[in-house]
Amino acid sequence: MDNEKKISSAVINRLPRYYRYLGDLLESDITRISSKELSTKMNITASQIRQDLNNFGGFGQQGYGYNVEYLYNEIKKILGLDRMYNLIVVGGGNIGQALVNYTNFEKRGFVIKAVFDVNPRLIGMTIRGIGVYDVDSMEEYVKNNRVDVAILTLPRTQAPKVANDLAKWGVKGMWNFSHVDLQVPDDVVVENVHLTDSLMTLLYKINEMYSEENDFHHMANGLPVKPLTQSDAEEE
Amino acid sequence: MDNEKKISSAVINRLPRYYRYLGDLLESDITRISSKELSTKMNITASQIRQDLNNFGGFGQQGYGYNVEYLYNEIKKILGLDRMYNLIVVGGGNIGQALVNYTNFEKRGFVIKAVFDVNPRLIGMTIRGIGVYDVDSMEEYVKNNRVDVAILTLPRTQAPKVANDLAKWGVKGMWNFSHVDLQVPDDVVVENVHLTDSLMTLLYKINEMYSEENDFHHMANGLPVKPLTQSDAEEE
DNA sequence: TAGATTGTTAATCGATTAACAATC
DNA sequence: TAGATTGTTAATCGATTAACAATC
Repeated sequence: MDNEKKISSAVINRLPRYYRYLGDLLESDITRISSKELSTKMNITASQIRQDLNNFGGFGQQGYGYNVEYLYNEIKKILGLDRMYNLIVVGGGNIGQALVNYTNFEKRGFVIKAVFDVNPRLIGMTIRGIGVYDVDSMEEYVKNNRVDVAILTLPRTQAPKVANDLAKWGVKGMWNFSHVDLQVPDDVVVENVHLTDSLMTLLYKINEMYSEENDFHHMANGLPVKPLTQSDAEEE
Repeated sequence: MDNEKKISSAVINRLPRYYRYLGDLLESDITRISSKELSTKMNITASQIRQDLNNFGGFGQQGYGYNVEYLYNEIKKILGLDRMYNLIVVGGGNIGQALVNYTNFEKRGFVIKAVFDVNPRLIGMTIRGIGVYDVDSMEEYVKNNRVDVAILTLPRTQAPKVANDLAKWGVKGMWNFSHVDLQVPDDVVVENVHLTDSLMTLLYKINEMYSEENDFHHMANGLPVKPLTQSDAEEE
């Protein structure tokens, strides 16, 4: 991966989806697949699949297609899923706890090692065997243990400072669930999961779809569908 | 919004972010802002901001810029945030519960009305006052109550069937946290939150960054950083 | 009025799709 | 071999950026 040309974000974002489909094919004991067949399954063009894969190498064979297991393993390597990663959770609230309890991460090699919080009622507890520690001890922990990714699930007011500290202490990846944009140095990678934003775009698309047409569809389940009125305030 | 040209997905995805920044400005009692200033804050071009906004109308004024409160409220309307929405959660596991407990949704007008699950130990419980019901009663519920969005937080094996049923019963929006792609009719909108995929792209970007350079950065926190070895299997 | 900044058209850039020679 | 399908170049499409006349 050393001195090759930069892969576009659009391509990278599709890799996990390829990986998932290939895993499913593997499960179904399918040994080969053409870009054409895969394109039908995935609802994208065969051309795009071939272009995407050829960013990383020629994994196929003319007249044959792709060997499912081989391609699966190659993408696994490209995504770096052939090793394990150490993660910490910063913010032991609802979402933080849910992620700790999500056992599939561990099966894939994403190991949550510790949770940090400010809440005295949480500190000292364990969640699925993983300790919750005072955020004051985080600096020492990060400096003495390998931490590949910090999962940020804390209030938006606190996230920027914490991200900044973590970056200073050497953490290179932030998976940011806090509803704020983080300013970090160039050598730190941030991936945002803005759930509220995601829900908003969903609502926009629903509204768009049903305002473009006559009100026919609104009656789909036989009920009147006057928009409910917004009652109270907001902030997050 | 009736017979206007289709707005691209790229634009729609940026709207919540504009909304967030304008909300922050409003909080700070800033009354006006130019596309130039906002572009600096948001780290995008002023041109893009003006292009984006002009998809929906001319909200600014030459020589002045944009009135923050006015623009904020216009985007609020565009996103449909001036009304309330009824949501149900299908799958009362970790993530489902975390979303129910996330009180900020309600403040914005996203009201979770019910949770459905198959687990007898959950059925009959309440989470933050919201009932957990047998999934067998979901058809009746959906047909007799307005449901704007179903939040799917169930195992990937069950999600496609449930999504199909919900669509049949008239639910027009699916917020899909299950790690699978859903096949639904044209008049149903799906927004995916594939957490595992998101984490994978983050890891890719970290690996890419640190394989492009010499190993200097790996020493950042003074520790050796041999990749850990992947131990066990995977599936999700 | 003069200066600032929009709304919008035109230019550029990048990503997707089509086409096809190479070849298994 | 003949048929199938890749890898890759070329064409198209769409999104972003630049430029500037309109105008507050």
